[in-house]
Amino acid sequence: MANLKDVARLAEVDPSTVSRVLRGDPSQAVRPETRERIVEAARSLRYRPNALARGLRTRRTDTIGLVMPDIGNLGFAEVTHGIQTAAAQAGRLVLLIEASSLGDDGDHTLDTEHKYEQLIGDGRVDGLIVAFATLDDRLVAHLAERKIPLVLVNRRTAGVHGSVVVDDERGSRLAIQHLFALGHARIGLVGLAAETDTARRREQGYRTAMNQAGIRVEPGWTVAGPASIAGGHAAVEPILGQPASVRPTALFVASLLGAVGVLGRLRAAGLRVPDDISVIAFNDHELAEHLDPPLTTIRMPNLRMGQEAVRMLVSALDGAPAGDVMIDEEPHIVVRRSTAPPPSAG
Amino acid sequence: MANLKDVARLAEVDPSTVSRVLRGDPSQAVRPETRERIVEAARSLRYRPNALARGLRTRRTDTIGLVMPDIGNLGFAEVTHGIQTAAAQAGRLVLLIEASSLGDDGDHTLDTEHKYEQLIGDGRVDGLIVAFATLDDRLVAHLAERKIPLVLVNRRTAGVHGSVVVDDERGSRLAIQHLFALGHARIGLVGLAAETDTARRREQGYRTAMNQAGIRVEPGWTVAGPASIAGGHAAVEPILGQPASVRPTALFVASLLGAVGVLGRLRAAGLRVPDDISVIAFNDHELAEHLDPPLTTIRMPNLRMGQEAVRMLVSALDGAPAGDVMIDEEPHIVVRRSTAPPPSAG
DNA sequence: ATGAAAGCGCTAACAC
DNA sequence: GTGTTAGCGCTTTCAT
Repeated sequence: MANLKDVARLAEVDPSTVSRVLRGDPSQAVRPETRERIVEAARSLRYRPNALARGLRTRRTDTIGLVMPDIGNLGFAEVTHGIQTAAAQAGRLVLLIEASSLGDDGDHTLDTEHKYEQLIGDGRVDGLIVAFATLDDRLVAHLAERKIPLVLVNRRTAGVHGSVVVDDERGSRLAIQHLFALGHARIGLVGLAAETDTARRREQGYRTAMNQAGIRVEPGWTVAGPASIAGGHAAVEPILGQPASVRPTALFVASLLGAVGVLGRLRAAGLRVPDDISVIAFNDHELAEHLDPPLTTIRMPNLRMGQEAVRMLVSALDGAPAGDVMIDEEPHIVVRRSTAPPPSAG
Repeated sequence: MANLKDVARLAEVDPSTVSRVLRGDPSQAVRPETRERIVEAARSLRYRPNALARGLRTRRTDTIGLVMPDIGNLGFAEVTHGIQTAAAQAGRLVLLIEASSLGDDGDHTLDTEHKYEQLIGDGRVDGLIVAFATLDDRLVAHLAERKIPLVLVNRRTAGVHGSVVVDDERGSRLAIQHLFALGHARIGLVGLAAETDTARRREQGYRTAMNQAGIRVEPGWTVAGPASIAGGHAAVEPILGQPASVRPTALFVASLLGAVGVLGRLRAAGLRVPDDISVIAFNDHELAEHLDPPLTTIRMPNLRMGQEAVRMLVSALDGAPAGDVMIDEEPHIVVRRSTAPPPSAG
């Protein structure tokens, strides 16, 4: 691999001149003829600046750390893709950090907080994008205190600035309003079990919509579980125990994967969706079309959320003050076949 | 951030001694007392070696580049997860390179091959794991020529050593044998459109099983399409045109996502699965359970494939000759509800 | 308009 | 058993 010195020798100039030319350094002018000789030499040697040496010198790696609980989770695909493309566009590379892999590396002398500090302390990344409710609030706060450039995606944490969320509350209201329009009044919520701001905002949207319609939310109507198939499966259980006359006629599930589990559990209980009970999910995916039955969903601007996270982190690295952004692109309902008028209305 | 010099000063020793102690350098013995002073100093300063400086010096980054067409694709989740966990265990970080992001970064002066060389030429990664049929064969061969440490996942390429695959042929045979056991004889194949070794091996398993059963594969029985919902949807089209008396009574789809598309298209055509036609897919996922109908699949050891890829790359970096491995863990059939005896047998 | 020189933080060969 | 030294490849003052 050719280095700067090789190029300089071939072009018969000083390495520093090569550096200036190749970086397009604006401060110093360079004779066109010299420039051309340098560019040609670099090309013929297939020269590529060594990222490590450059990073060591400039203290920038042009690399973003992406912390996620689980790549491969349906719900994250779109956001990840947005982050990836925006990072590429901004000339940044993405270092993948599956959060779970931090937990069990056998190094018990270091606590979890310390591990995240390592990531950035090693100097491999310029900043972190922390997606979804991976870290608990105290940990996030800790990172923020240490001035680690940080953008939270799909969540907020008290006292930490630099976050991107979608309008969860609005998305939830949209779901409930769809159910109202179909004639439902006893609407249940399968919420997110996590103690996060996002979980609260989705629940809040549900409660606001119900209140505005003058409907009192009965305690038995709301349950919660992890955003996974198994989570939805288990969470909906208490609702099945209730007599059909008081039990919700429709369920709003705060996660797509959770809704898949809910659908499965309802089917196992012999309930037909949507004839006996309607189901609508927060977040959309192409596969929702192919579930049994095809699932009505709320489509959120998740791609934009991912892109915006990168934009924010990059500008934070350039010294801009970190903001808290809500992507205000309108959520859309995708009506499929899991929602219908309540049985009593038939 | 404390550096080596800071630690040395505090421990009142030379930086090189600190380096030796902290790396656990076996060549040189160190007095226990000194060692303790150093370790204590490092701990109290929260010292972390700078990865860039170390990498510049040692010419190793302990980072693996993961090249994929599309994170977030269901079919890749398990493999990605295997790679991620194995990498973490081996003390390696993973740099994510979505293959598509290389295509459109506006830098048209460089051809695609050149871009991959850059990745490694920059010195950011020690080697590459290239997963799925992203790059065409010439490009892969080109990378291999340049001696870039490389492991191919889920594909092979003539002349390139260093690959991990599962036993696609065996998996395919298992699928066909399941259909035989149900009484099917006219079995169709919805293959992979890609010109890859993997596509051929899956088809080969199908043909071998058919031959062994003494069944001649009619030309109209085999179609192919991309491994996506839309791909499966479109690919199955020609089969729908055939009269029920000659058309396959069962379809083996060589990808999970493709099978979802096939299921959708069959339903749209008014065909009931499995009553009118059976469908079985290569590769499994939790969600297959929740499709309409629940999809019978062949479960391959994809997690192992991902882990093995890391193991191979790491040992290749240590100078071991690159091998071509087939994970020989037995594939399993997951019988759900998309397969049943053929209509004529009823 | 270009060159000289120092140094980012670390490791490794060698000296004592 | 520990210190000295050189240098990985680059950027960035400061000279000229």
